[in-house]
Amino acid sequence: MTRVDTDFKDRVYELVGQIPKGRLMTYGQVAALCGAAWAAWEVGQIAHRGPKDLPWQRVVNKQGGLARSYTWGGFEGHKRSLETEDIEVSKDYRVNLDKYLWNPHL
DNA sequence: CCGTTGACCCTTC
DNA sequence: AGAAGGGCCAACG
Repeated sequence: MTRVDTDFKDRVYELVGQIPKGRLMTYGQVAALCGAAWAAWEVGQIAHRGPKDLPWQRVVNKQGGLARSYTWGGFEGHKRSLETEDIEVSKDYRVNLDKYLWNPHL
């Protein structure tokens, strides 16, 4: 039902690849920008399947927290990746979305 | 507050 | 080669 075009998948790759260093985006935001706000979770699934060439570490949940199970190292691996991007990660594995949240329109 | 549902694609048996 | 299950979230009741 209302299955999205394969473009959605391709758009996610493009969008994530366009996220600049030091910036973060939420799954719901990425999905919405790709034209599938109902697929916020799918973005995560795509991340799991998608090419690890993309900076999925710059994509976090709406709580500003890291992914539940970072495929390439879990929370710790995700946290390290973010810190490598000059992104400050709290000890609770959370980031300041208000400070790092990025929008492609900018 | 907590639990369930949802439009998917890929991996493994 | 065919079929079934799993899996980086978010919103609603």
